[in-house]
Amino acid sequence: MATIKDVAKQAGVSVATVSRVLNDNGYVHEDTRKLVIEAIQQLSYKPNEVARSLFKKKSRLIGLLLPDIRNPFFPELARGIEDEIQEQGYQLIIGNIDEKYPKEMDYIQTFEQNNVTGIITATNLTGRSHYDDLSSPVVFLDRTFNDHPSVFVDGIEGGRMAASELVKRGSKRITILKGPAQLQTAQDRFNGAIAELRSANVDFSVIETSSFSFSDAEIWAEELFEKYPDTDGILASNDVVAAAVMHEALRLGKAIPEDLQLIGFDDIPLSRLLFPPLSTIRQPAYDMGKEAAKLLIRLINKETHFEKNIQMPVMFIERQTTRKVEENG
Amino acid sequence: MATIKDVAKQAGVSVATVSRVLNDNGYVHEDTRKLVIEAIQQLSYKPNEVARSLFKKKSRLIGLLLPDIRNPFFPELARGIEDEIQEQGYQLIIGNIDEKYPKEMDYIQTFEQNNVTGIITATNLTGRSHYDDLSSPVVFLDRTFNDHPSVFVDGIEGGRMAASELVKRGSKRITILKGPAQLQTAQDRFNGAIAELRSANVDFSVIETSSFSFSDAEIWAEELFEKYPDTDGILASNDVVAAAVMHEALRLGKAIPEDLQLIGFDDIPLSRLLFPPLSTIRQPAYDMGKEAAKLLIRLINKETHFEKNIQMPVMFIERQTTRKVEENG
DNA sequence: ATTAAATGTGTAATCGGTTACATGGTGTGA
DNA sequence: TCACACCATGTAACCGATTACACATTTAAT
Repeated sequence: MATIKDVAKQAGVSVATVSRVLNDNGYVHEDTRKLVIEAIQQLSYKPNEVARSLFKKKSRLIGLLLPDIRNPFFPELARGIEDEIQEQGYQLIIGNIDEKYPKEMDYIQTFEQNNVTGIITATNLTGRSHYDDLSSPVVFLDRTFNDHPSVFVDGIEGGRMAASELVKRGSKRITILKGPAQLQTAQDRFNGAIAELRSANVDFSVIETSSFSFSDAEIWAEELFEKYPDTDGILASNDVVAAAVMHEALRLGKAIPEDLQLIGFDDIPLSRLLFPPLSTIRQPAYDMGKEAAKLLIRLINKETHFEKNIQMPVMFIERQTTRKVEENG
Repeated sequence: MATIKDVAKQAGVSVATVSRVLNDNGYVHEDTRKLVIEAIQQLSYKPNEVARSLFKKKSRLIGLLLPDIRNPFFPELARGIEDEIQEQGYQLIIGNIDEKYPKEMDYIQTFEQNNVTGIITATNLTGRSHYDDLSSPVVFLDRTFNDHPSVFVDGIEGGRMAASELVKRGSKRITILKGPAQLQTAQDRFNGAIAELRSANVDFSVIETSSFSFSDAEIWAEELFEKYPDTDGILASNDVVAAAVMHEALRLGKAIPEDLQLIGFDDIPLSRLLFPPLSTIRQPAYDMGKEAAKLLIRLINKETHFEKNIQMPVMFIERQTTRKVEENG
């Protein structure tokens, strides 16, 4: 790999001049600039980002922490972030926590040690505060944490909406899968849902779950139908769990949506492809990623006067695990 | 952030001694070591990986290139890699190509500029050779490229196996979804399948596809049933495509597996959760990731005498989109 | 014509580590 | 007692960039 010295020698100038050309900084004579650019091309020189980062104490890297890359919701977030930051010349490092939260600390440390310019995290457990004394800006995505910058949806409203749609379509004995207790977002959905059900005076039961993972979801699904075989409406904590529940329901011979209605949460790509296609509360994951990235870049650039807590809309996506509202309205 | 100098001052020694403690190198008196370790803890000092990497020309980062993180097969690979390399103290940087292959070059450059210690790639298009003059070792995963180190499955055998299972279970008019032409793996599956069908003297048609993405998959699915409405057996290029096909088939009221059998490829986590659960040819993604990581680490450590091209087994996973073999045997 | 401001370029310090080399003390065998 | 290996530690060069500062040369303003 050619270094800046090689380029300087080749162009017959000093390294400072090469650096000026590279960074479009200070004064460089047009003729000199041409010489340098030619030398750069001849040697196909690429600046060493490590050296650059050492001096500047900033890299072009942005760190992203995800709870579980196997849950399709999170890659979708990542894609939004990626598209946004690449336009600005940044690069994404993804750290997968795998729902093992001690890993979170390790990744944060690695990010810091590698001078990341900013961090976007979708992993913070409620009540933890190891993000407080970081030198780089942090954006919380799909999470909120004190008054830190964040991009999120209104989970309470989402839960309420799901419950309301289910009730509107005639479910009488609803079962809620309550997501992991440590996750504020999951609790918000849950609280929104039960508030709605109580005010509508509808009977409901609750199944507690402790993760969003594919492999665990099947267990909750089985438990659900053992405990509440006559449930006629289910609010799943997310689409992955909903897929597992639907699978189990069909296996047991239940008719969806006639005997049993089901609403998920997230609207991951596969939800459309399930059969019947899953009705769900959509979180605009890709756009949330984009917004988080924009927010982070503003923080990095030390801009002022912009909204630091961005709430994105949830939306009921009516597919075929819920009945038509006219039928029962 | 405390630096090595701060630690040295605190402990009353030189930076060289601190470095020796840090790296467990050279001679350090036991008493001195204790002093240094104490200073490190007091200042909660973490070495700056950037500075380290600049001097050593090696970081603790390993780069991973994926064609599309939204396809659940790839996160699964990533998880396998991650688990393996983290034990060795490495960190994963994921670059998502999003099936936009010029991005591949950009990421490779970023990886090089950041001194990654090694690269694992699942993205290489056939015939490209921009991996030849890299300074870091490269492992091809789910791909092969000349005689470069690689971890892959026998796609030809996989295609053959899928076709054979379908025929064995009585499909007579088979349609094959042929994956992207540039992807050797997809072509291998295709070639294996048609070889098997020809030798079994079974009639088949082909639908050409150009990506593995969720959003495109639905289009191929529609096209398939328009062109070949009476097909009774489908070989999908992967599980995502299979999910889309199944969805469309059920929408059209076809009975699966009675009227139509379907076999996917990959065995992604969701395949089990589809209804009916998808029969598929399993690629052991997690283990492939692990093997690729092990292979890369061997290359990094310049070990010798180990297998550089690792072929992993494919396996037919019989679920419920195929009939029982006894019924038709 | 005189001087200040603007332009162009190079030298060297710096970022935070690692390590080659120098130096000095201690232990051991001849 | 001498020589030499071993131990312990420090000084300084180095990795490859950026940039403060110095200096020289133009250009513009008075």
